[in-house]
Amino acid sequence: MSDPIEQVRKRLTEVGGRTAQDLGLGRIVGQILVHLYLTPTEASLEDIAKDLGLSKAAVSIAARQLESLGLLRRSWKSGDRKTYYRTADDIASALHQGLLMLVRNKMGMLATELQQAEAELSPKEAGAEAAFMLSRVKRARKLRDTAMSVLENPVVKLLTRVK
Amino acid sequence: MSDPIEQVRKRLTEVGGRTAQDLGLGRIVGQILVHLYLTPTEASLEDIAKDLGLSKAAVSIAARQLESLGLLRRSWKSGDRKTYYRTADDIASALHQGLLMLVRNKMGMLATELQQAEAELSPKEAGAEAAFMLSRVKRARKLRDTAMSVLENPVVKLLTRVK
DNA sequence: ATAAGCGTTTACAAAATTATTAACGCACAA
DNA sequence: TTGTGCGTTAATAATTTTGTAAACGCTTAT
Repeated sequence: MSDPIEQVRKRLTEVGGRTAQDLGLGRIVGQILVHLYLTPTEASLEDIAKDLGLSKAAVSIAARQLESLGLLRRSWKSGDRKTYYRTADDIASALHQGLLMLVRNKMGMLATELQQAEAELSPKEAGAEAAFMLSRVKRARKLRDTAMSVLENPVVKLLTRVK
Repeated sequence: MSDPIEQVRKRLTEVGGRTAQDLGLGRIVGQILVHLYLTPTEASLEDIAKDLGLSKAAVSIAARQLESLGLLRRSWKSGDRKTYYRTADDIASALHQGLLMLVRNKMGMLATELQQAEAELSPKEAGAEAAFMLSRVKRARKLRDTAMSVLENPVVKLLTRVK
């Protein structure tokens, strides 16, 4: 297995692991996705576990995550009890959608917190301290709104289409 | 200190901590930044540590990170040996630049890996396996290039300016 | 010169995350 | 039924990450 092809696959698989970890998705998720992306045939849970040197359990959990993100497809073969996995066909858009959703969620949380803070400061407190905090919160909200509007901007959405 | 103002500050500080952690910057970094952002006066290392219930050491390290990101400013008062901190004036653009830089770095790494893989597969290996991998790598590279071009697009840059 | 205060570093401890092993449950086959 | 193979789950082990306490070195004041 010191095949040059295997070497490339292994290296890219590691890259996938690191990348996924950066996104808070767990290293294994990325490893599996890249491994399957670079594999022409479908692979069973055990295949994947063996290829990546991981336990079936870990692969099972990660594969589930990947499927829920729309990045993996399960399939079955008649007369074979195993589940087989392959990457989704529209993997690019799934990736795009997934990341967008992730950011949107975070941004939503942020908006909620900032609005609540603003509401609690606005009417009641009148001291200089409160006035200062209110101005800061308002500025933060404007910043967030701008960032969000960029993501949702039709021009940007157009640009993100892969030809 | 069950002051409603303090409550708001504390809650937003926690939000900052979580957000920073999501970005892989460490919780404390976010806590400090928000805490100072919501504070009109400058604060010393010890002030910050006490307010947030952290050790001076932890604050020292995080503050350094924040300064290197251009998000914090140090200052000194004559006849006082302490270092004082306040958020940078252009905090919005610093944040923007910093995040952009982070993404750019990741994207750069990715590009390097993909190009290298492509080079190693292109000329030599001729099997069906290699051909498949090559096509996948090329597609991945195209995806990356598109994502990157969006970030660097002049229209997008314009949109991200906070009024 | 000596002492005292401050920020930083380092070595350690605590806590959270991650992955594994082993047990379980379910489906199909004999 | 009973046995076999598969995927999942739950408990444990290992690793990594995170934060602290204590020691250090530098600077300034006495």
